[in-house]
Amino acid sequence: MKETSKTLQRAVQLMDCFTRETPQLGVREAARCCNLASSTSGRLLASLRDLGLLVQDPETKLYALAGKILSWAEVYSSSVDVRTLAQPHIFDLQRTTGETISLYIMEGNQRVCVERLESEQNVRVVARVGRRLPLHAGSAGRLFLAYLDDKQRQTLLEDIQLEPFTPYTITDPEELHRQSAIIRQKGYSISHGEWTIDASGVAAPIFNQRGKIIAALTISGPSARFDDLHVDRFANSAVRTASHISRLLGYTPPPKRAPIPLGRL
Amino acid sequence: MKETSKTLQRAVQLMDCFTRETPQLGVREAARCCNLASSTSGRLLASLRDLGLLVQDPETKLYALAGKILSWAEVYSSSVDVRTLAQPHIFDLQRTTGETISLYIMEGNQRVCVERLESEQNVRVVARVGRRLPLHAGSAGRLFLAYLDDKQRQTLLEDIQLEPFTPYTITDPEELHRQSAIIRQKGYSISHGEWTIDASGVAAPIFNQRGKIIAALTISGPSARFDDLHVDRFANSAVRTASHISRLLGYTPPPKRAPIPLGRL
DNA sequence: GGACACTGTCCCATATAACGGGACACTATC
DNA sequence: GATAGTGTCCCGTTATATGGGACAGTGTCC
Repeated sequence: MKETSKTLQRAVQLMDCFTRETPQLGVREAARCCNLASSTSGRLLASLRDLGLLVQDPETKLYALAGKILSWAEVYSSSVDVRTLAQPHIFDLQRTTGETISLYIMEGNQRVCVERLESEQNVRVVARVGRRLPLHAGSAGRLFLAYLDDKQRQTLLEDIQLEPFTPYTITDPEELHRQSAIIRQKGYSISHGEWTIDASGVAAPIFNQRGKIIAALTISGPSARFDDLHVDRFANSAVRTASHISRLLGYTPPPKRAPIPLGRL
Repeated sequence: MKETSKTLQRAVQLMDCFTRETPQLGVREAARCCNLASSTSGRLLASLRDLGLLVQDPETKLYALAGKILSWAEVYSSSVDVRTLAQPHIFDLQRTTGETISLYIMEGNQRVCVERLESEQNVRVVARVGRRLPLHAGSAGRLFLAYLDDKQRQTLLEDIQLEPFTPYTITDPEELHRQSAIIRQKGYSISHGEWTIDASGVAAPIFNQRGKIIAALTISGPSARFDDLHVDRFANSAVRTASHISRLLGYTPPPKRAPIPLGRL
C-alpha cells in the first residue's frame, strides 16, 4: 500500500464501525473505535452525513448508515447477475440440506460472499455478506484456486501470504497445486476446518457462457454433521445446483468428459 | 452546507458514477463524469480500490464497484427490518395489482426508496432504490408529511424548498397542511403527476409498535391506468397490506376510529 | 444540589495531504 | 507511422484536513 488517501481511509474506517451489533454511533464513540481525535471524527461524520451516506438522529445526535448505501448495492448486484439468478436455488438448497448455503465470487486475490442463507439449526456456520476471505483456505477458496490456470495460480500463490488459520490450513504451495488438480477432476472441493475450526464445507463451481468460473456455491456446517456420507450427498446437491445455474448463464458443458464427475459416487 | 470534506465529496461523486448502465469506468472517463483532473480521479479511484470499495480489472484497468458495498448494505438492511418483513407482501401486491410497488422510509427531510418491485407491463413507473426524493411531492412524500405532528410539519415546510417539479406539484404550505388532514382522515394518499408527470400513485402508512409512521407502501403507475375506480381498488389493497405489516411490527390499531377509513369506498 | 463524566460543536494556527498540469509509456485504430 | 486514446507517475504549490483545547449542554450519582 503506497499511498492511500488518509481522509478516505478514515472515512471508510468510520463507516465500518457501524455493525449489526452497533448500528448507531456517536462522534466520540466512533472516534475511539478508529483511534481518531473527536474533532476529526465529528467533521468526517458530518461530511458523510451531508453526502448522504449517514443519517443523524436530530434528538440523540447519533449517526447511522443511510439508505443511499442501497443505491450502490443495487448497482453492484445488477453487475453480478449470478446473485439474483442463484437466489431461488440457494433457497431450495437450504431447505433440502438444512445447512448454510453461500455464494462466493472472486475479487482480486480474495473471495467475497455475495449471498448467503443460514441454516436454521442451532449449531450452524454463519457467513457474512461482503466479507473478504482468503483463497487458500476453505472449500470455496480452494475451488477458485483450482480453476485458475497453472500460471495464474503460480503467481497468485507467490503473491499472497499463506497464513495458517487452523492446523488444517494447507500452506504448502506444492500441495495446493496438487489439490487443485484433484478438485478439477472431481468437480467440487471439500474443506474440513481449513478456515474455521470445526467447520466443514463443500463447494461447486458456477461457470459463465465463456466457461470461466465466476462463482462458488457452498454448503457449510459444523464438521460433526459432515461425515463422508453427508459430504457425498451435499457435494452431489451442490454440483447439480451449480451446473444448473451455469446452464442458466449460458454455459454449455464440455461434451467429452462428463460435466459432473462425482468421484467416489 | 458549510464545509464538506472535498476529498470525500469527490470520492462519493466518483462512486455515484457507477450506474447500472455504466458499471465499469476508466480513470479518465470517471474524471470527465465528475469534472476532475485525471490525476485526481486516478488517485482517488486507486484509494477506493485499496480500501475495498472498488475493484480494478487487471486486464482492462477498468474500475467497478466491489462486494464490500454489500456488507454496508447488510448492516443498513438489518437496521430497517420493515424491509425484509414487507418483502413477501410487496411481491403479492405486485402480482395482484400489476403495478410497481415501492417501500419508502423517511430520512431527514426526505424520503428514500428502500425496496421496490417493478411492474412487468411495458408502460410502468421505475423506482430507484436508495434515491432520495422530496416530501412535498408524490404520494409517499405527502403521506409522511401528513403523519408528522403539526409543529414538525410546520418547521419542515419552512426548512425545505417547495420546488414545483410539475404543474401539479403542491407548493403552497397552507394547502399541504390542509391536504395532510384529509390524508390522515382517509388513511392513505394519492398523487397525480405531482413528482413525475403522467405518473400516479397511492401510498399507505406502516406504523411501528409505538404507533409512529416508519414507512410508506406505494402502488404507482402511469396516470392513464389510475382512474377513480382503480385508485380506490389500489388504495384498498395498499392500506390492507400496509396495516397487515404494521400489525406484524407490533402495532395495535386504535380502537375508537376504524383503522382503515377508506373514504369513498 | 452540586460535582462529575459524559456528550457534540466550534475555533484556529500548524503542517500535512490533496491537487492538477504535464511528461511518459503503452495500446488500438485508421 | 501517425493519431487519439488510455493509466501512471512526478513535483512544486496551495488549499485542505488536522487535533488540541475551550465551551455549553445533558444525565447520573453521591
